[in-house]
Amino acid sequence: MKLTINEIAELAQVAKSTVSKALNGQKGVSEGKRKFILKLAEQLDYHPNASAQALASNRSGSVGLVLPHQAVYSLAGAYWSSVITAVALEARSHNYNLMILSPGLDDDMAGPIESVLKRRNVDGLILSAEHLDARTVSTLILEDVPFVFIGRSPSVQHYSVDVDNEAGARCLTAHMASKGRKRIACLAGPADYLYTQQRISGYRQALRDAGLEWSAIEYSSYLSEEISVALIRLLAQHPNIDALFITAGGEFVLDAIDALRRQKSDLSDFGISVFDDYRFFDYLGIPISRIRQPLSQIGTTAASTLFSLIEGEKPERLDWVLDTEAVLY
Amino acid sequence: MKLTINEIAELAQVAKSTVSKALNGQKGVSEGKRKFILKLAEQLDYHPNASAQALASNRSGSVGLVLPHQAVYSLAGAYWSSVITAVALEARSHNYNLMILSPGLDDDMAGPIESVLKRRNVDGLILSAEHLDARTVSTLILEDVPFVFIGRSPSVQHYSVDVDNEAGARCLTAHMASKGRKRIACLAGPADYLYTQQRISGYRQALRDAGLEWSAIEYSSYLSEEISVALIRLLAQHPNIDALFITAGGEFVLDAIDALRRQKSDLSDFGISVFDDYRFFDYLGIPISRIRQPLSQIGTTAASTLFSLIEGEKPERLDWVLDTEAVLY
DNA sequence: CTGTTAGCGCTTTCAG
DNA sequence: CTGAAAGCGCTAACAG
Repeated sequence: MKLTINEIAELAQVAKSTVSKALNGQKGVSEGKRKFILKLAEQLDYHPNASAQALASNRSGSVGLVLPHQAVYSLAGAYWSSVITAVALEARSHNYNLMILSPGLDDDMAGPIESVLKRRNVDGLILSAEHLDARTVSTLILEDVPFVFIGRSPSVQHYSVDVDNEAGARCLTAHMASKGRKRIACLAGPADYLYTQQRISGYRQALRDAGLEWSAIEYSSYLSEEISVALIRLLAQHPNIDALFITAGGEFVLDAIDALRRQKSDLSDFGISVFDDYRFFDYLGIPISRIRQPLSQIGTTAASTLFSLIEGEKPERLDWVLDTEAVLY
Repeated sequence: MKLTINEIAELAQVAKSTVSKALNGQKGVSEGKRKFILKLAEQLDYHPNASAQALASNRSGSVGLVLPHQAVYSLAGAYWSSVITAVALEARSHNYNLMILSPGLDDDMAGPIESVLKRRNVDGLILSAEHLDARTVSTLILEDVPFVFIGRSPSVQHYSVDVDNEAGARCLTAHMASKGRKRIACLAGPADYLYTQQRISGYRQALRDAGLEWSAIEYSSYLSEEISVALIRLLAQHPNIDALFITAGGEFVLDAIDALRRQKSDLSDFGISVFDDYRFFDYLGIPISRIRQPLSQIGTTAASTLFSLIEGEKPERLDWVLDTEAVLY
């Protein structure tokens, strides 16, 4: 019932190796035969068996995208589904499939990644730089697995796609300063994430550029309660803050806004800016300036870098730093 | 460098067929040998080559999840990333991998699906019932491909996982009625989607049960402009509406809220309920009753039904109708 | 340019 | 219970 390369070869009256070459666009086939074979395959709707191809050529034909545990949260989910879609699209245009690797309840990806690699299920990986332990990364590098980071790893120099965190933060902060805000505080995510540091750096730069000396930074994990506590502390220590820059997106910003509203009854003359963009910001009744990340572009770029790596070409760049878009109020 | 079953067999001093049996838990191996082989494989960190297994056994070891084009939108993305995560988790617990099939810019999935099937890249599919053309579905059925719908197809009777649309809509509407609302209108999504019909049916039932005769339904596609127009029309024709039930989630609800706010300056005494739940609803300053869908459960159930199908067992149920959770104000 | 010949690593009869 | 042998469908030398 299922068509194999043998049937095609027989019908075309050639050897199957010829069919293989014709189909794979390799040289060593006369133009006439190639066209004939291609047409025949098309007519018969022949698609080579992926497993057989994979086994014989030692390439699986698919790439893996490693999701962070976070992706279950709706806001983070919005981020990742955009990336997934973009990667899938790019993958298909390279004739690859996309495999999703998602951490289990234990949040440990090392096992699944190793397994999928050892079993030769994927030819390469895209993974988020923050959510990975160093040991796994060094294994990947040692074993010479093609992979690309989304975000940058603080410890490892490797192919990566990131947004310009510093510039974005600088832009938001500068904007608040230009609006006459004098006491612009910063609510920051975990201090050990590189992007947190970069965004804080941008914040500081902008303050300096604006000639503002005052600054205040409060760090918090991504746990709701801690965010609340951090903000309360910030406002208690500095009651006369007139603007706030929130470094992180996702659910973090909801918790922050939540706490902010509880602490300050009147936000009408208070500047808020966030390093992330969601449409519902427009519905909150308070102006929120924000940075929008080019999600699809992140996925596309990461994928195409990965395919360069897989196909043995030298990727265009090592570290992509994509521009963000500011929406200012 | 790479370990194969031959090495294991050699080291264990048995035939590779014995190793295969031991590893796959098949009978025909003495307990002693099995344990020994298992231990050896474990120690050597041997993982069978997936492609070889797939080729020999004619099972790819992965399943496909077909995303709708919608998934790029952030709110829909939130939905799908939860489902993806759940499916991936369930898949891994069955030793399957998850492949993502996402439509290209042309929004046509027929080609990719057919290709992945013909190439034997996947052993089964999960797909959303609404976003698929009838021809593709009938092909799947004819070719006897194991697949499960998320949502229900109006035309095809097949394995599916859905939420109880009618009950959810009924619950929301009844709640508004119980709050003394007398003129509860309904803003509905596309009329040809089954879930739209079911939710409207629930809406009508609740009105009837509450002894309310008045009703008004306005349909709209998911295009921003149309939603706005539909709502304007609704309010123009029925200025004294005192509550609104919105049948659809995703970006639809944002557009609807948007238009609603523009049309009605005072929403303080206006009931709103939505068949979908997002945390930011809490931040809008207006109470919104809503139905929360069990996203993870949808994914898990769809996946486990699919695995029953693939593994030749009879799935527990044909149509799963999962309960939703109401959040009422 | 074309066809023949070996495998890729695993599963699966089928004898022993 | 065990092992030898025959493929699964394709790619990749290597002759011709």
